Amino acid sequence: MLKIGELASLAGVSRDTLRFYEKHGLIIPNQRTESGYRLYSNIDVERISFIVSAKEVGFTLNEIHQLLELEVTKDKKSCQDVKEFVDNKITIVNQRLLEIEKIKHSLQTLSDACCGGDEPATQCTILGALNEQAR
Amino acid sequence: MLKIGELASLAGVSRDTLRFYEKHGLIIPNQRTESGYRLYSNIDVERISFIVSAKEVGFTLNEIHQLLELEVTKDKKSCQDVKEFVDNKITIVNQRLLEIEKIKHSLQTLSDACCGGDEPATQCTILGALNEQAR
DNA sequence: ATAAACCTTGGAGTATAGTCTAGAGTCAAG
DNA sequence: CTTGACTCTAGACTATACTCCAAGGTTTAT
Repeated sequence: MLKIGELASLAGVSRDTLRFYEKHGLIIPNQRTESGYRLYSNIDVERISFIVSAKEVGFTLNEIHQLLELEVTKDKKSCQDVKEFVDNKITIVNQRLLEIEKIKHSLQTLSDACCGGDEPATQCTILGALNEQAR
Repeated sequence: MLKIGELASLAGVSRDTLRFYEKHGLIIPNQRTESGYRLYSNIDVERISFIVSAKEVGFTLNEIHQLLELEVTKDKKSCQDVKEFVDNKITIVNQRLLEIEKIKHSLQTLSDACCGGDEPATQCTILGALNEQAR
């Protein structure tokens, strides 16, 4: 069991952020000490690390909340709902993957190609690099 | 040459957003009509589309601004600076790629595996699916 | 046993990225 | 030649996601 400061430094977020996430339902307070101190478990560590990752790739806290609440019980209705929601997110994620790959390549082009090489000057900006690979 | 409304609907952003980006130096006003209407060129279309993409994968407008301002002239100093900055961004982008792949796989697991299959119930949440692939 | 370091709540403040409104001018179609 | 759709500026407002502060209680190290 971890206290808030311990979880915070473990997860690389601030104590305030953890309390903020709790207030918004992203982490569920498990337990408190007699004096009211929050106590966190390994599950919370996982949740926070998921939240941080998902946020970094562009999901809002609201979307993350929905993702965390998903739970497929094996009856068909819940399955249908979850599948629809999740497949939607997969589409978004795939688009983001393509975009991030494109940006990565153009960054790479920018980093590699323009240092004393004889590439045309058009390649030596991010937009130039982006266009280069579009060809 | 496009008027603001035309560029806006082409790029899928609002007119206000375009003016906002201009105010913050992300797009440079090229030209105005005599009556003061903004006129945009193809270069602006590219810039906006870059901004939108970069934003979607988690860059802030500030970072995007810096990326757009990068321009390697072939002297060594500018090269050094740009390379450092860009390589930094590439590291970040690579981390994001890994994270987004991980999330994608767990979404896929969630979508595929839990609909009437005989997987354990632990796999039927996003965290369960994430852990599954960690093994 | 007392100071430093931690925790609590509630509420105010901040940064980012828009979004909306008002009041006025411009342009194209009927 | 006026109506409707568009544009302009400046400034107020909003949502999201924190971040900080005050005033107080708790724990731990010396």
